[in-house]
Amino acid sequence: MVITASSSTILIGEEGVEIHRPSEESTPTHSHRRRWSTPIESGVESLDERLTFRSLTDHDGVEQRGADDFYLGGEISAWGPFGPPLLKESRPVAPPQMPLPKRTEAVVELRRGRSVTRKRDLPPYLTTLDCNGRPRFHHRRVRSEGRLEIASVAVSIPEIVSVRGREGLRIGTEAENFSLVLPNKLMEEEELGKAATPRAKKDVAPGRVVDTYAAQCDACHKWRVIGSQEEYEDIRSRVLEDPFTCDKKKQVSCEDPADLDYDSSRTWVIDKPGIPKTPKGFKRSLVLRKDYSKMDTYYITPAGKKLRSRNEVASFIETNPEFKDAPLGDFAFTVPKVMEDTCPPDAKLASPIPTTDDVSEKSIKPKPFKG
DNA sequence: GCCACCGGTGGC
DNA sequence: GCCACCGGTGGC
Repeated sequence: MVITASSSTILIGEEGVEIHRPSEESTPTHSHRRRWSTPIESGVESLDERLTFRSLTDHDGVEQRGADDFYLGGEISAWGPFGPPLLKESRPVAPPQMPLPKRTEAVVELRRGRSVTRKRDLPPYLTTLDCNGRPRFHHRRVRSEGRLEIASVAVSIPEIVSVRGREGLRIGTEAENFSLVLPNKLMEEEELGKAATPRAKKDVAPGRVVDTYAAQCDACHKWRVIGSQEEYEDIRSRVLEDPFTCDKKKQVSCEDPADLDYDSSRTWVIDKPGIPKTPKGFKRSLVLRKDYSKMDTYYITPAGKKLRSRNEVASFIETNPEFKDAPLGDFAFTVPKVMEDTCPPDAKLASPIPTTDDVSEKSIKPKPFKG
């Protein structure tokens, strides 16, 4: 589970080759096991050597990053919630204030003066989604001096916890068809421009709350990001009788690339199907323990009080009769299963099973005894 | 003093 | 063995 891995980058080079630059100093955890998904999932060949990176500004010139800052993982677009401008402009928007990285400059220079003509249609629109379901980068359908341009989006990597239904079934099987993701505290704060606000004592540590909700399509098994916890809970509560499919998302079909892949770039937790929707006025909160051993479920009352068990809920309702309409049965403290194979290698699980990667990538040191 | 977090356990 | 539940406590 990663909170932020702000310095990891992916750069699309001259030949459309993906260059990974894993951070040395990234915050906890997945760094060496993170498997980045390529931002160009199917169109890389068709983009071929005309693919060039450009660094672009957002509309307000607020956030600017060089091409080297481009990386995936799902936070907010440098263009704000609606992504970069597309198709409307004949040339990239304002030049970047930050100097382009040397490598990119060289690429741009190389292209200049080369006359390239090609009648072929522009490649299909490329994008991947952040955990809000918004595009993380865009392929601009702009040809400039023979180049097609990719608008890069710098994002940080919030912790993403996914939840799916159908307990006990494995990814890729017919019935294992649903997982979910939500924006985490950190992201919400940044979106609201309050990142500098110190976290209130009561707040759960960012990065250990559910960040992204996703559901797996019953037909094609691709994972679809679900935009809100409420929507997720709605799907989850009915998934047994009404399986989730891609077409339940607006303007999405099984033909579209998956929003998310099940891999260790995020910590996944698997929810049980059929858990009732959270009663109105309450919020259901899942918190991952630091050692990744399990999650804890809380219901948060409208006044912000945390309820830790059904008994606490019962006594709360008893002393607050205005909530007597909330059925006790709709409070479920069932916790999702933490998928160990998606936990960071250094997570202190009760019985860690080192993977081959772990062994090959770092030497094994004897564990110091505690206390 | 409060509360986020964790550990332990009883019941299934 | 799992998990719902809750007591304890360390840090703020």
